[in-house]
Amino acid sequence: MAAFLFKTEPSDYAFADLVREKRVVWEGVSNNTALIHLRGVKKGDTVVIYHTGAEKSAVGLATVTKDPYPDPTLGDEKRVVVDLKPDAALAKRISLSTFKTDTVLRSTELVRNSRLSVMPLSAAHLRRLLELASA
DNA sequence: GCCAACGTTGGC
DNA sequence: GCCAACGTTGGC
Repeated sequence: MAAFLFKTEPSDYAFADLVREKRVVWEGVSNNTALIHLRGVKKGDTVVIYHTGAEKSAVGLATVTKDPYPDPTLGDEKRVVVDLKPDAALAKRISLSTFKTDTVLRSTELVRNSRLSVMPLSAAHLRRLLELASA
């Protein structure tokens, strides 16, 4: 089972909205690199939700409930979406500055390419993130 | 509010 | 197919 990090601007859609609504169609990804990553997502994978803007922190966990499929509202086979359900909020949020300084997390795409909205996390990345989030 | 980094578009 | 101009994202 793989892990990914999805970014969202909390004033548009926050992790709390996902918790309240119990499920979401993760739509609106148009960047080609992000779409390539999104097509690699599978049902059952773990997703770390990251808030951009004022928060700049990983805030919660979600699980993929449906494999990627084309956005039914767009009619474009390349513009895929996935369905998510919320898991727990992180006990401790992981700030971008922590990502940048942590010896494990500094190799995430989040640090390397600040504009990428969907990116894979290695097993080591996820393990380290969960370790920091529960500490 | 600014700007760096990256993508996209369109003229050639 | 190249690249200049423009647009967007997101951190600062």
